[in-house]
Amino acid sequence: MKQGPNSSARASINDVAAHAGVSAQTVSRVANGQNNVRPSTRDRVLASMRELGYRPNSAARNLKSGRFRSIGFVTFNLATLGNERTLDAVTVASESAGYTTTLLSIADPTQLDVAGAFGRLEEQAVDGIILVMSAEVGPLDEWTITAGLPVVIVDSDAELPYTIVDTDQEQGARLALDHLLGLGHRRIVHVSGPQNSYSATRRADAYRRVLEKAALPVPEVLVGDWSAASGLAHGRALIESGEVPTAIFAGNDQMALGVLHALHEAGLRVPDDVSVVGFDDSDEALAFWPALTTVHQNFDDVGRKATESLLALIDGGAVERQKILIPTRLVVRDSTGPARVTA
Amino acid sequence: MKQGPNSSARASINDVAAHAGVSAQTVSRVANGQNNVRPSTRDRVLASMRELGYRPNSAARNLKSGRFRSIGFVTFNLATLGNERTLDAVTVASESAGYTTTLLSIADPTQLDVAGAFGRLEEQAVDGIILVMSAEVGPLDEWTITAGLPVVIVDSDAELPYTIVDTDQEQGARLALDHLLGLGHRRIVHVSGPQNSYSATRRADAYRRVLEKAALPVPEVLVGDWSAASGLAHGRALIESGEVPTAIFAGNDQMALGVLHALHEAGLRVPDDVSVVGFDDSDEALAFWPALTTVHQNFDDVGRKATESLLALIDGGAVERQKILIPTRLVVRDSTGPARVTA
DNA sequence: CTGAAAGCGCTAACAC
DNA sequence: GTGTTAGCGCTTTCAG
Repeated sequence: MKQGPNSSARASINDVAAHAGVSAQTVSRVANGQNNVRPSTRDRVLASMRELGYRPNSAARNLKSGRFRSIGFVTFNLATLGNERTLDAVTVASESAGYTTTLLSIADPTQLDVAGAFGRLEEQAVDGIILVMSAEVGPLDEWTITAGLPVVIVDSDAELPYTIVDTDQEQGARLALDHLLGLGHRRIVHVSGPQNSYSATRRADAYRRVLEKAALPVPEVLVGDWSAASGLAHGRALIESGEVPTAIFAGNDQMALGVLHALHEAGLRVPDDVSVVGFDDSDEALAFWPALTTVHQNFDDVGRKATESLLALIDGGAVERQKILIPTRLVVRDSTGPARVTA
Repeated sequence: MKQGPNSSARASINDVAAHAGVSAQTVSRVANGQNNVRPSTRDRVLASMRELGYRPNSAARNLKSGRFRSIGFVTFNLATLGNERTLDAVTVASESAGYTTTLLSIADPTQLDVAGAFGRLEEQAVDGIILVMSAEVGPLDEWTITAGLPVVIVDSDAELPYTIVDTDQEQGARLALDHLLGLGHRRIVHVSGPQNSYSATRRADAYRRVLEKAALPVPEVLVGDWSAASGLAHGRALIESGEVPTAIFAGNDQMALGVLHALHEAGLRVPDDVSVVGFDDSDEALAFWPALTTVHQNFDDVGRKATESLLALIDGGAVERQKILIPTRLVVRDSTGPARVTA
């Protein structure tokens, strides 16, 4: 099994050609599985390739083809459940299309030059970009990304001139709120994700709209940062303020976990005293105490559709701008129940 | 701000040269910030570059330089807390060295040809590989990866002829167990991660060794799959069996969460009746109910050191095989307490 | 300070 | 079936 032992320099197609006594072109044909090579020649070439440990040089291939067979995944913050899961799905989808996934950051070391960062992005060895939007990116006008790289945007607001794929945040928030409303809750507080996240702000906006539509007072949104710690802090503050609502809608499951903890330590029962709903339906939600009612996001679909759209852009060029919204569904577990009748 | 509007074909260095009335070489010098260009010439070139929307072609650069400035991150399973966090750290570290991170999968569509997959890996446009080991990879002998790509292994057993970076699993498990032993626990059950994970099996091995050394009986290890659901299932089974220990050491925080849930629903109190320890110190652990005592893994360090080692291999060639073990620390919270004195 | 020539490794196009 | 030629876009010589 051992390959060319100490030959530190990698064998090129010419080395193989010389070794096998054929032309480079023939080696190329063998390497690409073309059939117009006499079997005996092919075998000889194959043997030489093996012996020299030949691997095609992808830089040369890329140069010839003008393609990298890689898509760029750009986000400001990988350490978020949604981004990680989306990345995972993107990787799987692109891989099955023969593409690798390259992780790119648009964050300048100096944080200054976001616009210029897009320029640098386009020098990367990728054929297109999936950009997970957040407020740090700033406004993306029609020209921001223009030098020819196809782009698909994830988690964005609707007005951008690009193909967009996103979880239907509005529909998700509605699902959670309608569930709570249906259980008779009238005072519902929202603990939201950070303001630089568009998913967070869109959920919060939907929250306000639903309550307004129901002619209910809209309590101030408590802005967290997606972390359980921030949910915990807001939960504690809420309890200390004495203004405990009958239901809390958390912007994600982790903050819901924090809220749950705060409720427990204050001796409040869930869902008897307070109902809690999360968002994401992370794998852990079913093991929270009590098991969390939450909005299930289909990250797989988001990643897959984003990849498919981008690949279509890359090789089709068929450039119909699309807006693809992936629906959510509500998973009802044990953290929600009928509103307690106020004494 | 708008760049060359509809020019669908990307401008090459020659286009710029022609446009500016200079040689391609001069454009190259300007593009690379060399100083031996007369300011007026430079300005003219810069203007042309801007006007044509010129971006250097990285394929050509790669071909010339023989470098891709990208490192490959290979794992069988991204959807694991440790792998995600390690990837995150790798991305940050490699980026600050001017490298991108390319996600690679060694999994063949058909699952058959793991060995051959390494060959394909070496055709990728990367300068080196960080391989997160797991049992699926199978035995890696000296020659499996040999065609010249530097490799650093994460999460591996000690015997491989490569540079290795890993959390010190043994030390971490010991920390958890010593804590429990110190609290007087004598019957400690371990819920482990899946057997195809080396981190899991190494923690389980350490568990057995510690108990043996303490001359304690070693209960059968309950093998989970890292998920909260598996922790929950094992917890319930344990309770149903009537053989509830005074302490449970879970292989990660998520399984600990499942165990906690099973305990609660059976009416057992934590830590009064049963103590629980996790592993990872995920961001959520502090919001579990009760807040989880757990072993803190420093994924940042793992990712950073792996990247640094790989980059050293890539440009130094200074090939001292190293084994870098990142220590853990125990974070004591509210899920552990003195062993209940048996009635 | 600037340009011309050559070549990185590969493949498309065209011979033979 | 197989070889030759040319060139992808860039940068490293070497000449001026």
